[in-house]
Formats: sequence, C-alpha cells, structure tokens
Amino acid sequence: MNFSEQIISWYNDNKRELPWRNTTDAYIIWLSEIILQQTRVEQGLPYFYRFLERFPDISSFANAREDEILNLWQGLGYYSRGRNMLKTAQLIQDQYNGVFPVKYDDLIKLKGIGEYTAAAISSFAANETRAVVDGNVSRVLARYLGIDEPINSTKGKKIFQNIADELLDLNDPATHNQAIMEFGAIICKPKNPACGTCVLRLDCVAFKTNAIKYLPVKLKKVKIRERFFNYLLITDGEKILMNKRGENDIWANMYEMPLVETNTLLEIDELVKLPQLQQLGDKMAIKGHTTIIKHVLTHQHLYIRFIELRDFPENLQKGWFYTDVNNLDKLALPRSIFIFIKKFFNF
DNA sequence: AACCCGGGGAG
DNA sequence: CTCCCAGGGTT
Repeated sequence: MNFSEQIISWYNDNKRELPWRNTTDAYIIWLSEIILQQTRVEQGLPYFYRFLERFPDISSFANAREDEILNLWQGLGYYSRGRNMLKTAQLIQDQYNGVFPVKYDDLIKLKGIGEYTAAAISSFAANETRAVVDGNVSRVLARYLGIDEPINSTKGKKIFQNIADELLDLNDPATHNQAIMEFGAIICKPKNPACGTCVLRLDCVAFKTNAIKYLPVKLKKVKIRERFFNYLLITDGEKILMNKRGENDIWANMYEMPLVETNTLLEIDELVKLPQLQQLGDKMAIKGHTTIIKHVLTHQHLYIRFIELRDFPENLQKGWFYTDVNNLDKLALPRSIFIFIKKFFNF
C-alpha cells in the first residue's frame, strides 16, 4: 500500500464521528472549517451546534447582525473569523444567489477563506482534487519524509503544499484529506505521538532516525507585549456603563467597560490623577478595586483590574453608553470581562 | 517576511 | 512555564 492507501485504511478503522463529516453541504462544511481554524475539535464542537441551530443556512447567516454573531462567537477567540463570515455570507447571498460556491478558485477569493479552507471545502463538498495543508498535515509530512524546513516559513509552506499535492489520492481527495488530518490529530500528535501503534512507522524517516522529537521545525514566535487595562466599573446594580471597542485593536467591535490603559502598572492613587479619570467629573471617587488578573493572548499579556467608582460620571466619552445589567448577556464580551461580570452580578 | 488576531488544554 | 490547535489578514 502506498502512503494514501495506508492513511485512508487507518482512517476507515479509527475515525471519530464528527457532525460535519458525511455531508457535502458547502455551507455546513464552511461553518465547521472556519470554527476549527486554530481551534481544537472539542472546543469548537459546541459552537458548531449553536451556530448551525441559529443559522441553518447561508441566507439566515447573511441576514444576521454582527453583534449577534460576535455574541455567539464569544469565548472562541479570533473574532475576525465571525466578522469575515458575515461579509462572506452577504456576498454569497448577493453575488451567488445564495448558492455556496464549491470551486477552489471561487472560494479563495472570499473573506476568511485561505488556501487551507478553500482546499477543504472544495474537496469535501465537490471532490475537487486539492490537498489540504494544516498543522496536522505539515507535521505528518515533515516526520514521515524527514523534512527539516520550517513548516511556517514561506519556502516551507510551498514545499509542504507541493508534497501534499503529490501524495493526494486523486480518486478520493475528500477522504484522503480527512484521513491525513485525523491521523495527525490522533496518532502523529505534536507531543508523545503514538509511534507504537503507527501504521506508517516502518516507512517514517523521523521514526527510523529517532528524530520525531525534532520534527517538525517551526520558526520562533515574536515577542510578547505587556499592557495594563484598568476597567472602570460604573453601576448602580441595575444599569452599567459600557464601551464599544474600535476596529483595529484586539476584540474589535466587542464590548467592555470604559477602559483606561496605562503603559506601566500604576498604584490606585496614581491612577486617580490621570486626566482620563479627572475628565469624568469634579468629585470622582473610587469605591473599590479588584486584584490584577493576567489575561494571556498569543502576542500580548494583559494585566486587568476593575476599578469601581462611587458615582456616575458627569461627562461620557465617545462610545460609552449605559445599558441594563440584564442586557449584558446579549453583548459580545471578551472572556475576562465576561467572567468578571458574571461573578460580580451573580449571574 | 513580519506581525497581528483568543482562548484553552496538554505536558 | 512552553507549545499548539482542521489559519487568515494586513502591512
């Protein structure tokens, strides 16, 4: 058996039952693929069900409001995925008469769909012969063939895509693609791969040369920025002052309390002297504050605390608005904000 | 090519 | 702690 036959044979015996398999509905496949970008299957599963129930087809998705999509996406991270999905759904509604495209060359033009996702949808929905290359695939290939080119360099991506294309089963690209990803997730795992039960181990260069530990090679990641977020908690228990975030920074278009960001960690009494706080009114006083929570993102470490003010401010800044506390569950909140609010108001 | 964009789980 | 997950967009 060649590589593809071995992988597919293993897959038929060992695959998980996942709800987005056994369908050729491009909309459902698209939904699952976007949710699963940089996301583990277990984490994405409940979101997949939630979205499919609320938006059973492309037209219901296209008619949604961005706020509702972000609210449903809350907690999953990489929120631009949700915003891009709305744009794509609207474009498909308008320019494709609501029929989801299944050709790679059409898919690749859509917002939020790159090489991987275009290959996945076109092969799963229409058996187009496009090889997927995700983290699983590049890891399997790097080990099996003993390739030490970094999988995330421009050159490396080209190399692994070319190899994946050559190995692809042209008669059943869909199953081949599913199989190699599943194999990477279950057997050829990043750490402690199950080489003992691997059907490819006798042909695997990394296994034969004891190089599993060192493959795949990946380029170093960039340095992490530290930021200090002081959130102003202004509430009487029934209404609360909130802010809608802008387009550019993290958590774009999502909601939070009024934010005072500082470059360093300030003591509470230093914080009160800041112009952002002085501008709020004449006699602004602090009622209390929380300890600092460290919120870890891929490129940033956020040090977050919540400062409760005694009175409502006289002057509101742009983007600030009062809302009923009972309305908070309808707003898309960053995870750390959501957790704090839940605890504070006893939700 | 480098950087940005979340949150969670494994080891 | 570190690494990585069914990646993609922007500069």
